[in-house]
Amino acid sequence: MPKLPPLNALRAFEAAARHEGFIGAAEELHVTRGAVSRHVKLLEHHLGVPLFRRHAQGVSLSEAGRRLMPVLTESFARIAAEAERIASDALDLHIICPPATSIRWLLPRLDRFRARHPDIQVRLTTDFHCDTMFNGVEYDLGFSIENQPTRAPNIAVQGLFGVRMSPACSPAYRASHPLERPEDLAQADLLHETPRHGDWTDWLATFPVTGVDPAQGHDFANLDLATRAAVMGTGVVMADLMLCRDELEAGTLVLPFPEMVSDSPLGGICLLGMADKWDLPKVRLFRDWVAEEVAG
Amino acid sequence: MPKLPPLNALRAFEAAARHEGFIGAAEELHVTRGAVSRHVKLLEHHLGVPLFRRHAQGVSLSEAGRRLMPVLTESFARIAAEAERIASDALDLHIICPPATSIRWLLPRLDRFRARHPDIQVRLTTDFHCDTMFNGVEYDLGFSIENQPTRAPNIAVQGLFGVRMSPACSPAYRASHPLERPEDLAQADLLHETPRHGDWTDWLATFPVTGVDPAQGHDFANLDLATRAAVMGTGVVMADLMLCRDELEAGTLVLPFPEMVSDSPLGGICLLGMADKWDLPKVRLFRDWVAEEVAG
DNA sequence: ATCATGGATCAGGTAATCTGATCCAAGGTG
DNA sequence: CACCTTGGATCAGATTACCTGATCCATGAT
Repeated sequence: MPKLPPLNALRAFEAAARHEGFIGAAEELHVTRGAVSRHVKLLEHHLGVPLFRRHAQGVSLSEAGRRLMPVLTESFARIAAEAERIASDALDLHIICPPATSIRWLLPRLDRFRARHPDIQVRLTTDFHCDTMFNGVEYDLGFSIENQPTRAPNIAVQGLFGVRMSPACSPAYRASHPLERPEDLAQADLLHETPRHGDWTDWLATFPVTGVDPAQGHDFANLDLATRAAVMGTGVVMADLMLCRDELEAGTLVLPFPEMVSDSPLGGICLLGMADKWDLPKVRLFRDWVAEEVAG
Repeated sequence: MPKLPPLNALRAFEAAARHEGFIGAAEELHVTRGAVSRHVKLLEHHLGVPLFRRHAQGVSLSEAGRRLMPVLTESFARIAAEAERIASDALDLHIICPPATSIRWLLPRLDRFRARHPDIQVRLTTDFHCDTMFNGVEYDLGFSIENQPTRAPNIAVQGLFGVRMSPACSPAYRASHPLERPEDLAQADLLHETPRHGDWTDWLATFPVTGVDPAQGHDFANLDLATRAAVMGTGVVMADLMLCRDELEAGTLVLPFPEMVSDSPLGGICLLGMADKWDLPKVRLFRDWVAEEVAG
């Protein structure tokens, strides 16, 4: 097995060869010329050959130096490039988040994370992934719901907050439609976050109301659109109280039956991530930050 | 310009990755496991990613480690191989030497050099090169004669000993042939080191002897063969006193005219070498040794 | 339950490395 | 031709990085 010469001496020599002088190398390495001179001499002594011809002004590569330099330059460049890529990947945080959670919770807060960790590049993909399996290769972290049946092995989970649902509509809609009693929902326009109508079905399972057909009403592509339709007075949405906090505080959405709040049977919002990425610095920083945002 | 991570840490990581454990790496690098552990951690901190997954027993490469390792292994191997080649070339001493000087002077002494510098591999080529130009690329040093007209630029010269010539023959030849006076050489069988007959011509220029034809006699390929023919009683050789010292001391060769010794007009034996190899350690060691042998 | 394995960690000592001043040789300049 | 500039060599002393060796800890095997 061939023995490797002193690596720091090799680096000093490579820099000196590239700069065609010790002073340039010294500047690049942030050391004095004496240090470079010493490194080069050490390497020459190790190899038993002069690597430079010394002139009055500067140096020039010897035969041996001319053979050694390109190997070093290329090798160091490859190592540096790969290290660079790994290090930058370490600061590239890919997150996937469902639309409503993304628009209504994550995006308004994300600037605070970016301000705290300006070196971490957050790449947010706003899309569903709950019904499909979480792609732990492509994404470092994913927002999801806890009781997801299909879940790959080696997935770590961090719970964030529960999902509490209750019907909500605009004040104008309540004024123009009878919503005194839950049974009045039978005549209301139900707004669905998906064509599955699971939101209303689940809520009606907790609060059985006779005469209400969970299949009735309008379908939207996601909860955010359904909620915005509700704000516009289109009907009654099964609102996520956490995600609609702004509208509820501003009064653009109201709860006709504020006591009838159900916990989603799918469980709360959580973070998913592959186990072997779970403790990467960038992942841990994001998880800690999210936990802080949830708590604060 | 990408910055290079700490090189010693890279080496420690590479060894640990190859051995799939810190203990093996520690043995290879002749350090303790703590040192390896420290290096790996330093590198992980530098890159911002774990390179190993730590288990109860041993470690395994993480995604980032799996990407980094092959680059390092390959680069280090290439560097080590090139360094190895350069270092071994530094101990590979190619010498060319004319036959007589080789057989009669250098070879009997060369073992002393090899004993003193057992790491230096001496590659001796015994062949003429005086009439052609000395090949300073192929050979680190060449034995030659000083007054060589064709000589490449940047060739350094180190004089060794003068060449002193006088006719010599075996005692039997002298007993059976009249060699009382120089003029008796006209009837003797002259032995020539080359078909050029320069040896006898030069000597006759110093000591003009009437009646002697320098073209007469037998030709040999080199001075050694001509000398050995003289020992066998074939005739009279123009002997190099330094190269025939053994025969003269043993009495197998005698000088009929011991006062008639000429200095060769071609000058003495010398060492040639390209100027930029002249001070290579292996070259300097050989030159110093030769000078010592000449003096001692 | 106990031991063996393999890594993490820490304080302390040592050796490698760097600094900064000085010296030197050669080429450029007026 | 004296002078200055450039670029490397060298040295003593300071500093830093590195290694050691002991201890600790988690886990899997006996």
